[in-house]
Amino acid sequence: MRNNTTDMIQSPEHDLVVDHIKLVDTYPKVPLTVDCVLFGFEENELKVLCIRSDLKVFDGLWSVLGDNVLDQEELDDAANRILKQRTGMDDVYLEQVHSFSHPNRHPGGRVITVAYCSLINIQHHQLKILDHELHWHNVQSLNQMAFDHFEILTYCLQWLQKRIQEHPLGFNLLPEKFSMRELQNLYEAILNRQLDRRNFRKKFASMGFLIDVNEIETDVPHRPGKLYKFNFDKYEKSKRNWIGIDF
Amino acid sequence: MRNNTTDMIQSPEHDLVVDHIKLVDTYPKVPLTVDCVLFGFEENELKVLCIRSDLKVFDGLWSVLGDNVLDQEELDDAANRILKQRTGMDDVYLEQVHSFSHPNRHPGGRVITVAYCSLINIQHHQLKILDHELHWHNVQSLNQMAFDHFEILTYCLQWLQKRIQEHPLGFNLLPEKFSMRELQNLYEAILNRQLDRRNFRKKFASMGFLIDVNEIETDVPHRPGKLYKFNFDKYEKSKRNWIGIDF
DNA sequence: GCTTTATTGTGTATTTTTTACACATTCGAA
DNA sequence: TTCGAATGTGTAAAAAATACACAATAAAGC
Repeated sequence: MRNNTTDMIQSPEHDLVVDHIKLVDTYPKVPLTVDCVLFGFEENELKVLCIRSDLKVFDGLWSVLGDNVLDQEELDDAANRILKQRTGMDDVYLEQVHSFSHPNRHPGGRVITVAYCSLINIQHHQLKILDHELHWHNVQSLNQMAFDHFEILTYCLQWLQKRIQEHPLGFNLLPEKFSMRELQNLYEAILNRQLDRRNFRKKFASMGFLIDVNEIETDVPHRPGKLYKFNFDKYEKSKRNWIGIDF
Repeated sequence: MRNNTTDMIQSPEHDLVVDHIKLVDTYPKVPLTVDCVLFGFEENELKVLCIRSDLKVFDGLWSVLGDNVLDQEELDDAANRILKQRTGMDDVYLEQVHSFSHPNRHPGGRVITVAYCSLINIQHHQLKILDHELHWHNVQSLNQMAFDHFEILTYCLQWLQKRIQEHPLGFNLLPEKFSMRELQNLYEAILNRQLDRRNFRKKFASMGFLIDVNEIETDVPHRPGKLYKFNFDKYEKSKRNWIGIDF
């Protein structure tokens, strides 16, 4: 980042840049977007919110929700803006995952994108999806998407699989009150494997982050299960300190 | 990302964009840089490669190694280029960590940066650091840096602490042959805590990824320890499958 | 070469965690 | 009332993590 414009002064050891703005003006610029992989959970399936691509070359393909990063806008803010526009939701779990920069990832030329993951309770906002172009798509059944969005989705799914084992993200996908079966179905959907019911329940019971709300499921065609809430406060106060070398 | 230029045609349900290049031309552009947090290990301390800031406002402060992302250049390639320029090394462990976008993170105006982490065996390349501006700085003793680089360093250090417990990254920081004590010193330096020597050795012994090379340390003022190599091949073939809900 | 000093190398008992596995109970539906 | 389907629960075995102490070795100094 050193250069030799006339705006530099001599200091004992270095030529220091004084006109920072002029310096930044010399930097190459690239179009930057944010793509949000919005995960939801419905009918015991992990879903991702997709929108039909509006590019002719991708006719018929789905993409995740994206937009340009605006002038002076933080990446997190851009991601939240997209989320708000599409779902009407604020205060949603959202995290930056990875940036993708292949020169040909966009048919219109160089566009770099920063991928975000968000976890959404579909029930809470489904009324907002009035736009016909939007669709909650089963994650497992997707195999082709516009741009490099399938690659992005795959990356985000792996990220989610790992993350959900270390942090209680999953609760963002569930209603406030949920049964153990729903919780386990969620984990099985995300991890894409069966888990032992007794051990699963024992694990969560021993963590002590579930609050029994003394209610039971309704409208199930069998014996209803008890409902729980997640104790976010207690979790926040007791975040674990990682030590467990293991590879 | 939908718009209404004259280049759109009518399709049964959507207006599809045909001229992608024109579309991308309308995207706002931002200066984008890559910053590389290069970690090294020397004298039982975790080090980070720093360079004196060449900005007057940051006179006397250190920054990590960064540069602009070039036209059509992938982010990974930019990071590797920086690494190569500064250390002369190819084929170094390098991974994208996070993007930082605060509007005022650069005094010259909006610059977004993508942070990378790299792990380097200092011994292998120390001769290349002829530039007086470069310095391997003890990570623990840094507390102020140019730009938001202290924040970036902190983020990368936490990333490394977690990552090194799940993947054998640490071996990139050590010579090809190392003693158990060196390995443990490395982990203690990165995790910034003491580990039990017997349990540490037992742990690594039971993983079966260490090859006894039948040599011992030289030039130590006490009983020399046995030397080992890391069995990267065996590790690659047996990467573990994560399941361990735990938070 | 003998002693001192510092570090290596090793094992076991205890606790905790993980895993595998089966049956009685409850509610809704017919 | 019966049937079907899912809930709720416990224990034994295996594996992993933890705490902890002492003899062996090589270098350095005398």
